[in-house]
Amino acid sequence: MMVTIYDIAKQAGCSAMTVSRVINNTGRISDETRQRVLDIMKEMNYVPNAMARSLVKQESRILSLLITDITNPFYTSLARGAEDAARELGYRLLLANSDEELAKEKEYIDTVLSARVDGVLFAPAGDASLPNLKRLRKQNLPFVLIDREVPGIECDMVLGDSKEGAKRLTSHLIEQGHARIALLGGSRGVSTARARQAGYEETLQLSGLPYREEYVAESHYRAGEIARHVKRLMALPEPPTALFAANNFLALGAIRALRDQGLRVPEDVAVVCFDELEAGFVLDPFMTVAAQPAYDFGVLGIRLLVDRIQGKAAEDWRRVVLPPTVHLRRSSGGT
Amino acid sequence: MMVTIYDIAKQAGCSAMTVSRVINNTGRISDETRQRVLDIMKEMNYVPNAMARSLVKQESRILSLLITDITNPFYTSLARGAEDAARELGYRLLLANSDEELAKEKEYIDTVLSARVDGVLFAPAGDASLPNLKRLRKQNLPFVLIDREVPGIECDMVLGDSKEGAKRLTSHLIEQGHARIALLGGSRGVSTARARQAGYEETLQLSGLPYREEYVAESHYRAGEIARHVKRLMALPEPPTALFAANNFLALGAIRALRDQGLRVPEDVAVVCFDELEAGFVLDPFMTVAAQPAYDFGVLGIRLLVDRIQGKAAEDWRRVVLPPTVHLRRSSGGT
DNA sequence: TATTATTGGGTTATCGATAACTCTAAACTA
DNA sequence: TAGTTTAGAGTTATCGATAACCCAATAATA
Repeated sequence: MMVTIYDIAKQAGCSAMTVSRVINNTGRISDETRQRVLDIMKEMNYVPNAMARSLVKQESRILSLLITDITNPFYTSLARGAEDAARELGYRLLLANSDEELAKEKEYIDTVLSARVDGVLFAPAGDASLPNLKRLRKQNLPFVLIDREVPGIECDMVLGDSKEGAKRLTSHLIEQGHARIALLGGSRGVSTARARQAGYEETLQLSGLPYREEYVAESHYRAGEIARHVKRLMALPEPPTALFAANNFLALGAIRALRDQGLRVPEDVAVVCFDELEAGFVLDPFMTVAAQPAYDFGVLGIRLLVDRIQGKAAEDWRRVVLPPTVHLRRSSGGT
Repeated sequence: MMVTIYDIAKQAGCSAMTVSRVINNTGRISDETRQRVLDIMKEMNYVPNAMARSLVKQESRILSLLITDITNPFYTSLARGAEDAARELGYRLLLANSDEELAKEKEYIDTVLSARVDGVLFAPAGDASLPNLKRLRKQNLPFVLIDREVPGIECDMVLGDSKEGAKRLTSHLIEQGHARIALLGGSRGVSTARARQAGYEETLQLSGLPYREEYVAESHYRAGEIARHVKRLMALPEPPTALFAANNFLALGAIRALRDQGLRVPEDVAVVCFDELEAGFVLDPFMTVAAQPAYDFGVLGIRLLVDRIQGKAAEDWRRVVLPPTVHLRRSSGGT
């Protein structure tokens, strides 16, 4: 249907190979022939067929970005960074959302393998993503993990310093005078959730505060579940006066649940969390957060990936850790 | 490098064509042969090469989503809808941000033509995108416009009812007692900006309010420019008491500028705008907006596109118009 | 002048799949 | 029993490009 190099060649009175050479600027071509071919290409609106080229070159110049949900502001910014970096490096970007479902993740792994993308920037659902990663590894497809690491697989990664961020948030609450601090944690099957919990525990200990089992909840992301956990926490004989939510979604759910119970934030309960609640500029951010440089996660992730693809990376796996920035705001009485 | 049907064929002692038939469930294959081939495919971790298939089938099963900026909450949700719909229909999605720059848009058009995507879901920068659209049309590549239409091109589109939304927002301000309402409009080279201005003007007229030239500003998205416009408006002998911003970004910039001048919203100036300021759930939305069903924009856009690609669409161009929902909130004293 | 390089290409095979056609043996039919 | 179907494959060409090798004419060199 579309114009091919053979059509161009016929018009120009040369071989397809000559056209290919003009396109790629390889081999020896006389200026005269080159110009003739270029003119005809323009005239006929020739557009090279990247798939045909990919087939013989064994590279597609397509990368895949597999995240859990583009509407999570962290991933929104990350995706933007990834796209910008990919474009700059001459790659296109295939987007997919896994919703933290392993089945979707697996399905998508099949898709990218089939599409012969050159690499995958991958935010895994959690430790259970291991088989999916092994699948990529077995097929020799380069990938870079972002945000979460997965025990059992060695690879390049771009992570945040979850433990450090958790320490700072917890310290902040303690400095605000809180002694009864609850943790609304994410699934223990996710590396960041574990690190955040570790930071929380360690900070309590260093501050001489008791670690209380009953102050720790492990919640999935369903709103109902969050509300149940919050309810239980606030019904304790000594209810917490502050809540550390392990991520933005949990924090939103928690504040909703608190309000539903007639509790005010921060007057009755202070709340802090990981990750911003919004992607772009926002008017009056309410939540005290440990914000991560999401855009940079995307940019660096793509760069690591492309380095690896192009064989420019050192043999050893690289592990980039980006520090979070704590923003003190109203939700913790921080301002 | 990766396993091909020829490798499978050799192992199974049959021809490549037989393997292809098993994969596609076409032709006649004995159960015995089929099972043998399937077993070997699994054993050897065979993954079909979608590019090779695309080359001969003349379809890639890839769609392209070209938006202005994924971090704009409207496009964040739209992208999610598009991806969900694409997946459901068996397509992959290539993502790109144009930043409303025609050059980036053009560059990306070249990319998708070269990638031989099956279609493009396209949020154009504005009327000036016409040549880019004509390029797609000339190459016979199906596309669907989203959010904005472009005079001079006929095609499928999914639009919001900008005029109606503008009317409702303006009416709301009038009902709140405002008589001096300014419009901070977008570029007149964008269809939605024109429609919103039309709705604004019409509503003023119907309400017997004068249309004042000096109350209308046309601003691009640079923060400095927004601030300058706001400054001018508020320095008028009779400054406006309410401001209708044509989109979320303008509204943000306007509120910033107002605050920098020591003006409070909504006490000194009420502000309303088109589109939500955030993509997902948010705690206490402040802005009175005409919200558009962004997710549905994406889903419907992809469906129109795929219908068109698969020849299931009626010959006539379809134009889907989705109504906005007005949310009355604090920024206009609406609640 | 004879020989070697270089220029400016062309030819053929290949990437990994599918379309379209062919072919053979067994089954079925008249 | 001879002819016709049909099941179950195989063969070859093709999609649109590039890699690798080849080749004639001209230019440079001994």
